[in-house]
Amino acid sequence: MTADPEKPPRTLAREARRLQVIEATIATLAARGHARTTLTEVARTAGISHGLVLFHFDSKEKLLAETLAFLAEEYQTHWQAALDGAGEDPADQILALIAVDFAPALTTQARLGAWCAFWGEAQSRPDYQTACGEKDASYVAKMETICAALIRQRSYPLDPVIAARILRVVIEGTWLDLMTLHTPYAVDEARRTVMTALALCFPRHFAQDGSRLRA
Amino acid sequence: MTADPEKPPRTLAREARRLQVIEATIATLAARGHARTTLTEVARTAGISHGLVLFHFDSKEKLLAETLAFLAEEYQTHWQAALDGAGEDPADQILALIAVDFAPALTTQARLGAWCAFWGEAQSRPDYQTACGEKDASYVAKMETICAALIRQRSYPLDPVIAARILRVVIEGTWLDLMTLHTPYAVDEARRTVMTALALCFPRHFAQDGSRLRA
DNA sequence: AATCTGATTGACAAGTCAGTCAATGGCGGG
DNA sequence: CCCGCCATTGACTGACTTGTCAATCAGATT
Repeated sequence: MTADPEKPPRTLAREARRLQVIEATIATLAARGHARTTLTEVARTAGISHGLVLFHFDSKEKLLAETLAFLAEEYQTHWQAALDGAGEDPADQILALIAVDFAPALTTQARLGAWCAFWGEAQSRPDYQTACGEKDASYVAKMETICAALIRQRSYPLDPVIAARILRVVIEGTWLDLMTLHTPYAVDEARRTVMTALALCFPRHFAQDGSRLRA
Repeated sequence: MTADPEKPPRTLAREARRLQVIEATIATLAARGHARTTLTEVARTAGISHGLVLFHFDSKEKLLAETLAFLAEEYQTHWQAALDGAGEDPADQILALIAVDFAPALTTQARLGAWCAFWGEAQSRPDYQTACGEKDASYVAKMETICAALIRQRSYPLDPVIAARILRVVIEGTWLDLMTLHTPYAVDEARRTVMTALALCFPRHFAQDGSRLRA
């Protein structure tokens, strides 16, 4: 009789509590922005005292750093898993990557909001840049590899680095639109935008609706 | 003998001082991020007391709001001027718009950094969204009009709204890359990326290096 | 049951920051 | 030359925030 399904126990295992605080931090960042995120607010969201937050994370700095690392790792885990399930065909691989970017589980309002908050601060904080920079680099590298394979397959007159960059910024850009635009469009519009960009880059592989074309 | 070219007078005309404070705010936002921007820091950057900042702007909120409005208006003024000088040809017009986005005067490290800081907070602050949202809307509308004209000219199978969005997010995305990337690429790389996107959207108008193609 | 360990709380200290205000200073108009 | 007005300063306040710490509490072990 260890688990009580209704009420969580007052004391929680170390890792469980840390995870809960990180989730609360993500929610707070999204709701109030980086500038107005306070330990007290995070604690209130998690339903605990603010002393406990510091007990588990030592300082606000470290809490934010760990939250960013958590987000970066979560994202990397997901896209690598998607890639593993996509097989060898680069066309399948890139569709899998894009699918991850619009998977509702990862693309929550809260998670995108937290990303935004970190982005805004990253330019003035080298620690943030290095934190997510390394994981980001492997994503970019993979994207470039896939684009290079597609280009080789059907001889597009295109630089794989540039193509990969275009696709990435279109994905990121539509995310940002969804977060910051005065009157945002639907998620499906965002996906359609990315698919169109994909078709423009690789017209012999994809139609603008994202469907595959045979050789 | 009103103007002393060497030392600015201790007291400054209302508008001149306000402008100076706004510039200092932009610099501070870029250097320290939104979360760590304080009135004292802004005042120090401007070389005045922090009481004077509040004398001119009433509150920190208003200072930031006016700074954002200033940036939005400055940007709008520039792209509209560029458009006025570009003539009737939509191909010229879109090249002019892109040229503005990479004009060194506007695309300062400080200005991009300040934009970043505001972006990061915008998602959790409706006031920021409306502030730049309206000006942004006219930019988007103009972009869509131009894209529609290009599409009509040479019958591309493309949605003008989508095309305009792709071009905009590629521009914004390369900006963000320059600001936040761990190891950023050169501004020229950014321009090349945008030009490639342009050529992919309108291949009968533009080559990938940005040069014009004749009908 | 007694004890031990580690999670948890809440009161507190120290520092910071936005905003206030009375006093000062310089500039232009009379 | 004097006066009034507005810009300017810098000390001050009150609120808030981060971080500390001693006391408490729950659960596991013996």
